Amino acid sequence: MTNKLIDKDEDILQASLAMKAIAHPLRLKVLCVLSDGELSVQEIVDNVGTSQSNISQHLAILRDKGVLATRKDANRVFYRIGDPRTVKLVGMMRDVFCSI
Amino acid sequence: MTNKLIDKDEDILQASLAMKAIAHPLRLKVLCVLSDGELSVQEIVDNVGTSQSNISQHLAILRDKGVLATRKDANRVFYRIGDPRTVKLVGMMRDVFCSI
DNA sequence: TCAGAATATGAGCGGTTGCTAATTTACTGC
DNA sequence: GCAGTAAATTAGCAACCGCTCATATTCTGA
Repeated sequence: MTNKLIDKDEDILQASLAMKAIAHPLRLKVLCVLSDGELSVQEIVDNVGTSQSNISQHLAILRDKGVLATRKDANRVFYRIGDPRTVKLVGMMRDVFCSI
Repeated sequence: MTNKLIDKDEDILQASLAMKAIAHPLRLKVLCVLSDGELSVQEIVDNVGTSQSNISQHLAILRDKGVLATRKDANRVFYRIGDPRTVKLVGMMRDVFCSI
């Protein structure tokens, strides 16, 4: 009568892939600055603090994995957190790992 | 009056490092099989299903990061989850990402 | 249609990760 | 001590990551 936290290998893989996507300082910071609401790429660059190219590549990773969703307005692209589970998870990360 | 999920860069780095440690299918599975209680290396190998060497290396990663603790008995080494926050986090992963 | 702004993409590279295979260390019982 | 078991370590290598720099794409306003 084992009672493992996660039983199915498939679920374990799914969970580890999801964690991997956000287990990077810049990507996690992107999620944090987006927790207020959507921002344009340039605003994310300003908030997070690295090159536009670098941010764009990290955004692509998060977008391709379904973590972020986008909206286009004129010649800007706005990103937002697209998966409510991610918001929940980052919140839990804060509760578990952050001082306050 | 921004209200980011995590504010301090230091906390973001800390959280991303913690996630990175467990964001690997084999390491996450190790944590899952250890959620019942401690197991010897050989028992972990049998449960997780890869080579002894491979498991040993993953155990070293988790041990060095303080996720796992060890106890020696005769010529065996028993591993257990050493950080209660990790149990909590894996439980949350299950709630967020697993079907049941 | 043209200059310019915003974003995305691609090449290239140094560093890291994850595995296997072989060896080494540590401990046991006889 | 010696044979045997359990675990850790090492080397080596293919694959992947994360960054920078340069370029391409997409859209805008005049």
